[in-house]
Amino acid sequence: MRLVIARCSVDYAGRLTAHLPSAPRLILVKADGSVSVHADDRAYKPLNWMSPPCTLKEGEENGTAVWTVVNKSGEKLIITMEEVLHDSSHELGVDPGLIKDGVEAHLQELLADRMETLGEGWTLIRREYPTAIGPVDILGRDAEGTTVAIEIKRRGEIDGVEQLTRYLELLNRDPHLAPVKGVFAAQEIKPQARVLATDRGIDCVTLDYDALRGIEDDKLRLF
Amino acid sequence: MRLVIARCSVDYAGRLTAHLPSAPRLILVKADGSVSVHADDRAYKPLNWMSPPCTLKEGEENGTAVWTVVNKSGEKLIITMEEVLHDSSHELGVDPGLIKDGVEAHLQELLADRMETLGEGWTLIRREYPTAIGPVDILGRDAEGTTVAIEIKRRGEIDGVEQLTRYLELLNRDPHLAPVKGVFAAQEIKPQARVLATDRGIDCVTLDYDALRGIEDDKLRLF
DNA sequence: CCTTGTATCTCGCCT
DNA sequence: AGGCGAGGTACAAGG
Repeated sequence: MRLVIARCSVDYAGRLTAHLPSAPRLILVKADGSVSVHADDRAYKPLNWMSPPCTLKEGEENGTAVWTVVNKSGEKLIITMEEVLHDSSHELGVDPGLIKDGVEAHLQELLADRMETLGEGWTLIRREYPTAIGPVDILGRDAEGTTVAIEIKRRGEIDGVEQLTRYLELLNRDPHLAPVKGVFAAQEIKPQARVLATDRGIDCVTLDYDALRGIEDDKLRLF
Repeated sequence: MRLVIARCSVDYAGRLTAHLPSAPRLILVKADGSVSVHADDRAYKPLNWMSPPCTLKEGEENGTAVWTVVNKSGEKLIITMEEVLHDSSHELGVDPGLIKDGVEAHLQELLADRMETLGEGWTLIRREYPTAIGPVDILGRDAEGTTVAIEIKRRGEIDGVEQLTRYLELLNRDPHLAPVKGVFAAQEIKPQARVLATDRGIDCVTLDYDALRGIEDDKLRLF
């Protein structure tokens, strides 16, 4: 990783056109060849950047360093450095990576494994059931054998209800599946989402992540 | 801006729980108090971060530095530094900021100015036409005098079609406007969005930004 | 202070 | 490679 602090101006031409007037900034060159330009605020977002794969060419024009970063699709980032205030390189190696817990994918796994938390006798047909407009999180059956489409969110908002509604409309056109009822499952469901879901005959279920995981742990302990 | 290269492990507890095993990384502390942790790849996204406003407390435990970053809502980022390899600070000042070109707002201006690109005899009623559920990008009339609601996106996806559908439903309740037809205009329209729009009787138009801008330039040249 | 909508969104997964 | 959904989305603008 190379850290450069320099007074620079930056031009980007690619998905849009953007320009940064001259000012002191941090320029970050990473081992994968990516380049980003940071101001002294905002933790997350660089002012400008080029994602890998891309190539960096360090040139010079009238005594000022000019870096040109180009990627596959022809996007271009040009950094003109009027004054370099710091320049250091550091060997970091490959990062072991982030371990996450509590995201939607995990909720889906847990719930698919414990369909009975939704109701006695409920069973799984499959996760990520494919449709023309995208995969349904979980397709299952209730105790009476009625098909159920389940949409899972960490936070249940109106968009999620709209999404499930579209799936239900489509699934109910399939005579092999119809009638299909809907369940909107989330760790937290916003009141507006609950109202809309209820209005459309969709059941709302609040998921207890810790409880689901606890059940899972209990299961593992049996083996 | 403070740059620290250190072998560290990181724990985040907030909207989710995440852990980073010990490895050498860049820790960036910015003037606004924000903190981010970067690995030696990916230009854009830090491995972990805390957005401002937040407070950094530099502590120590058994001779190793432990930084605790907390924000308003109680989210916590804990950085344990086993070995500090570099530590430098730099005064950057306030950044003049990025100047952009070619985003949705610009497309809207251009299209409003050149309604005839949608069809001969099409005219503008107004941009950002206000409704109870938000402003319609462009309200206009076609050659027959039929009211048209136009939703503009840079990239046209399903959400945009849903949005336009809601507007159309509302606008069609107004007897002064009804019937109102819909046009979904974007530089690029995703197939699924196109299918949904077509199914709902909404026309899709692909916008050529450069052509629109070119026309605009031609217009300017006339004055 | 909230909500709403955009983003060079990034990222991962799956077709 | 392209499409699609999720994200600790982040972030700015507007009510």
